Amino acid sequence: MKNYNPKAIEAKWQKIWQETDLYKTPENPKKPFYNLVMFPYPSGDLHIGHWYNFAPADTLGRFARMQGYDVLQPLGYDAFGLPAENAAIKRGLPADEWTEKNITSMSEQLRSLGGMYDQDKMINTSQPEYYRWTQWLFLKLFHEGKAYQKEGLVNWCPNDRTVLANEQVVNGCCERCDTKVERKNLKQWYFSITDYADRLLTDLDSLQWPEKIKEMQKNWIGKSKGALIHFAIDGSQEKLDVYTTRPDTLFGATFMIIAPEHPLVESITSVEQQSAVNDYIAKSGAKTDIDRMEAKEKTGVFTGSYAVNPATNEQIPIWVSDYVLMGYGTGAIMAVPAHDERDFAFAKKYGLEIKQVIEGGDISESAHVGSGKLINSSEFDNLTIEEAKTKIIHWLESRGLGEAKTEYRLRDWLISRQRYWGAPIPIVYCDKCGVVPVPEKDLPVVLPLKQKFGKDGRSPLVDHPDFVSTHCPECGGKARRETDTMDTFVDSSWYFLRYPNTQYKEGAFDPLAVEKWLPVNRYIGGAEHAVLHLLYSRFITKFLYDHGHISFAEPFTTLINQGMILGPDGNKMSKSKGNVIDPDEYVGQYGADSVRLYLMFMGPYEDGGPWDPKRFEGTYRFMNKVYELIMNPYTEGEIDTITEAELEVRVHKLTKKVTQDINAIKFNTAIAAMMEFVNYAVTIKKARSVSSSAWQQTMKMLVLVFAPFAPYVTEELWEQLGESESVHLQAWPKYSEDKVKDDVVTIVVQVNGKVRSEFVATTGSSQAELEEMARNLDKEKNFTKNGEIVKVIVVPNRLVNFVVKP
RNA sequence: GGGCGGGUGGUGGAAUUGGUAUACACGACAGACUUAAAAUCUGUUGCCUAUAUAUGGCUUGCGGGUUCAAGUCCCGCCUCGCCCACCA
Repeated sequence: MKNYNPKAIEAKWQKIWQETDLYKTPENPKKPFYNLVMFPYPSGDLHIGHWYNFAPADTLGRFARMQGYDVLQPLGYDAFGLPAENAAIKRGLPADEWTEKNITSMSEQLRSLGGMYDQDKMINTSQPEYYRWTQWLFLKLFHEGKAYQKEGLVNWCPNDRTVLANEQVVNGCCERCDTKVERKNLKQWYFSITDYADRLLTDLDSLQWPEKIKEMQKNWIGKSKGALIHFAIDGSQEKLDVYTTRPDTLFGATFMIIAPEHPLVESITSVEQQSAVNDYIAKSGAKTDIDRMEAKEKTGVFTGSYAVNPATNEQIPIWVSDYVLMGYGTGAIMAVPAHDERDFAFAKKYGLEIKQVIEGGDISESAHVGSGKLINSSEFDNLTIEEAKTKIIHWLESRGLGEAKTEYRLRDWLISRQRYWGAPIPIVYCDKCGVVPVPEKDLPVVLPLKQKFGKDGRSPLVDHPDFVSTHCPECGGKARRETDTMDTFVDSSWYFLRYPNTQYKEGAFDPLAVEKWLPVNRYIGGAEHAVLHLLYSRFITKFLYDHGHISFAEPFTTLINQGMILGPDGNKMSKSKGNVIDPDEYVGQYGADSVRLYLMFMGPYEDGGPWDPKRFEGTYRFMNKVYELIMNPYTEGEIDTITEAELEVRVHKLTKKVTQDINAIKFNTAIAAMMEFVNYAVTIKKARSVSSSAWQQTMKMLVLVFAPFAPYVTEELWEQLGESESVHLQAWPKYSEDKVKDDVVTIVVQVNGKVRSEFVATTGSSQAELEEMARNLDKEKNFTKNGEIVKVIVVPNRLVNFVVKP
């Protein structure tokens, strides 16, 4: 009697795998398959969430390999970044040491998972060999005019002491530390992602991504069609431009609102209103974005100036209010209180005119935002909203008063960070030559290591004279280095291009290897990157495509989002809640195979869910069952050919089911089918009713379909079945459709849709035959005694339904 | 406020896309083994009524509809989760 000892088995095979270099990526793939997981941030521990990402992904990779694909399945580290820097400050360690230490321990843990991740294909974004190419990417963007410096309002996190991209501000708070983000006027570096807005939107259609993620990207890009309208300002040469999606309501525009940060505020404010306006601007300037949003009532102040509505030629007052955002459109709006809820509330509060121009609703109560025909709009009366939009835009265009305009909510990507632990921006400032890019041949601009941090957390680069002072690459004179580093999302926006050849020295990526492997066939990771990493990577890929570096415009063909593993209490795991599951503990006691199996069995992969130690034991029990089924000898008794045939049919059905379910990313039902089969096999083994050779063949097939799920134990079982070559080098078993087909089917007999009985018939029996059989059964059992059969519905291979009327 | 998903036994979840609802697993109960417990094994397990394996009834959040037939389609409502949000 052999007992399952995962510890011994896993150690044994890990050693063999390493010695035989089992998971080396083929250099010249014939059928390439790039199976990628989002690389982790080296925070210190591989937690169960990482396992939920890497283990099922590995099952998919192994499955592809057994199906004859050459699989590229690498794993590296997104090593630069704010959390590492903060952790280093807290511990008084240099950030590089802290990061190195974490990578070492995480790589060690990763080995235990039993993944076929190729350890030679390592990426660490904080190494100069990597970030010199991140800097190269910056220069490419710079030279194409897609990386630029601009002064403007930015999000500033006072706790982390850095600016943040729009994508990194969540509900007005810093994504990392949850501090309320302030608005500051600063000069920063941007990437022109907005130039790609339209393509980022339309190309989504070609991707096999979860609809949810596509929808989130669509919303984030936020395309809207409308018009730019130029309003004259009474007594001024300046024009006030507004963007509106409702040009049809132009006749109802009874006042204007400009954002407090609008450049025209100063010049159009009248002398009498000067102090009120200044007060208002000072107050709203002190507010964070979240304060502004939380304000229940809209506030504002009159500038004392008037604009002219080009449709009515009426003078309409210009107000300042912070419900108009400088960051969208032109930072100014035409207010149509009759047909916009916000404008309506503002008009009511300040007693401004409300003029209805779309029929319907009751504008004494609330704004009418629904449909209707135009009224009070002179020649445009009686048009529908859609007709009026087109005609009014045309009318404006013909008079030079405005034009059709498409707006996007997407902003350019702010990439500079006032932090130390990142790739330095390769720029120097020269008094004579101005902003000068570092020449490519001088890359990398090396980040000095072993830095101690000051008390206030200020970037040590600023106070590092050897780093800051340099020579101008153009005139050779004294110059100063840029001390900001790049957002870590720049590092991760191209890493997938380097994996095919991580040793490549001539460029950021090996073009030949990239052509072989890319785009990524399947990308697996969490949904939290929907509008961050996934959007940035698409943008950078398009940029590189446009400039001839790569031949594809989308990096990830298929995307799979795994759900989130919660603590046993159903809450998000956190140290403070004490509900964190440590995979090492479970691996140590039950083995990696059981942990992998449980993660895939607990529910649909996209859903995640709470870790349940009890249920986990159930999958461990199953591991034991399989182990004993095969490791302990089978002795044949009296052979029953019908059972033998049945066993063969069952294992072919199992193969079909597992094949289909893996392809559909339904691990849980694939495992359930294996459990069902094993339960059945246990009874056969007890009955001893099949020949030893039939048993042996069946068990081999079982081990093969189980191999991608539990890589260690299946090696052991495969060996036991007399095989010497690794199970992971075997071809995926083929099932025969002939064998999967049933000879007989159970036909259900219904009366008025309710199940009354069932009988067995040959597969493919005709409707007439089935009806006949059902009628005979009815004669015997008399289901229809309470009425008259008015109709009989026969669904072949399924059911017979008697429609009976009393 | 807008968008996208969900709601099935005591629990996690199945259900070939309109055709036997509750697969598989957990838990619970009963039994075997044991001095005892754990582990293991066997059996029972949607709910209700009941003396019930044999044509009892009910059941997929609630209410209505379409259909021979609805967890699945349509209409209305309740509810939970996620994402976005003063975007003009």
